[in-house]
Amino acid sequence: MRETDFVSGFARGLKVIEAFGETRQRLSIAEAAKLTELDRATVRRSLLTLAELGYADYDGKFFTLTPKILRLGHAYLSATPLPALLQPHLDHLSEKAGQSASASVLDGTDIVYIARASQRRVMSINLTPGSRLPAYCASMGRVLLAPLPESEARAILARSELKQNTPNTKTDSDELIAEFRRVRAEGYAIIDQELEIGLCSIAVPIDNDRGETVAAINIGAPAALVPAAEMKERYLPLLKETQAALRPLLRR
Amino acid sequence: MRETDFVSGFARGLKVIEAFGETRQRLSIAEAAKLTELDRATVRRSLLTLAELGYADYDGKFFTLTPKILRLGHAYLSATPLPALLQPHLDHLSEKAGQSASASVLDGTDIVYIARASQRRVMSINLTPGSRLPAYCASMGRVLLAPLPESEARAILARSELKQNTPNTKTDSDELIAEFRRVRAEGYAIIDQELEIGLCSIAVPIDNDRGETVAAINIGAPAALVPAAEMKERYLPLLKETQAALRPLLRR
DNA sequence: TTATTTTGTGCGATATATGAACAAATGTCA
DNA sequence: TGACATTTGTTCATATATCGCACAAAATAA
Repeated sequence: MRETDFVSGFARGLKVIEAFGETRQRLSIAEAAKLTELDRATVRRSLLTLAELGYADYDGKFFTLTPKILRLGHAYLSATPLPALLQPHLDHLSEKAGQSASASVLDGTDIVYIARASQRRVMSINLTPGSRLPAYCASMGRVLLAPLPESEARAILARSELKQNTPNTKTDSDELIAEFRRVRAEGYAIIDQELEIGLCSIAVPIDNDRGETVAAINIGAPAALVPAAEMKERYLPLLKETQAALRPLLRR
Repeated sequence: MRETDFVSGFARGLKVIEAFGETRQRLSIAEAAKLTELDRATVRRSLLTLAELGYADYDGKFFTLTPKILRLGHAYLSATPLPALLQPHLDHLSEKAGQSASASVLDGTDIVYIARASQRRVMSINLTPGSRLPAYCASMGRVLLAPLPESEARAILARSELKQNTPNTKTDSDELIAEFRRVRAEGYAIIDQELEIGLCSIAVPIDNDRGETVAAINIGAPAALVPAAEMKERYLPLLKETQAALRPLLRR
């Protein structure tokens, strides 16, 4: 791609949108400039553009995103057949298991939820389509990283912030790579409170007919009710069933 | 705002993202140009920028959005306290009612789902945060339109495509305005299969402490199980309970 | 008050959009 | 099949718009 095939004003604007998040619902021009490391004048123009288009509100001091911004992500969710395809199967799975079921894909070092069927809340985190978790310590993340060539998996781990979320969290690259090998061989991943104390989950890959892993699905359960040791016998058959039901639908 | 406070390259890029959707997961440059009514050269630059940043894939012919695009909508969902605040209450509500419960806000002529707790699927449509429905024929839509000044409500209806989705759908502006008046007076809206045959729903507004309606919550149920006439006695008390529980939390 | 931070603006340097021209691919019809 | 017409993608020159700096004004803090 040539230099001039890149619209930097657009790229800068997207960076400004991403500056909003978590504890940053209201951003002043200066704050947004600091977060994005862009010039204040540039950030100001981007924010005013967002406001002019109705993607943001401006009270003269702070900018906040409006729900219109959801149109952008929704363009993906409705444009990609995967979420709509998975949803009914997740509903069914979730009901049979009596636990939350989710589907996600890989984006860099994170997994991104693309569909979810929740039974009551077990996690402290509020997960919705678009939510992100670090791949290295999530059951679906391990399933999505497992099929990658080792060099690529290592590169992703190297870019990941391998944080010790709980005493159980595996943070050693070699250990994780070995775990990926096991996941590849056995076809599932189990997480025992590595992300959050009290939460276990089990995931399997969803492959298309070429055998490429395109997504992962999982079931999460409170460790208090379902010890990690029981996750496999309780939920793996259900997950395999869903996996098998989805296979013929993924012709691509 | 001055002319030069507007970054048109950014605005054009956002328009290109929105061109993706529904049956448009794969767009060629020419298709995207037609949909956005922008110059082919301009669209090409925007799409290549998206690809360069990892928001889109390019196979040399077609562009498709990647899950990274969800970061943009997620910036809103995680930045705005409302979805996270509502979610546990929706879970509770959904469980008590044994039906799906949702929350939405208004964006132009549409309602946008910002949180949802689903029991088994009753609708043919797959609703997730970010999903949109026309406001005029949705229970939450009526609740969100009701508090607006009549002139504003009429303006929105005028911009809406008042489609006869089912034989029950109200499409007459005057009739809808009269219904808004009733909703304002009685504090709830009921939809009896106006969006889709077989689906009833009931909604109430969520106000902040200044009395401004900031969102709506609803319960949807299959008409076969719960006739519209029973929606009120069955679910209105539960909705009012949730509404009351939320009131002190919306200090803003 | 002064000091500090934040926001708004003018301007030259630089980057982008435009529309036409061309090349390549695709489709159409005899 | 081959010749022609269309559509699509790409490139280029130039008119135009944006960027980022420097400074001024305003707001905020000390």
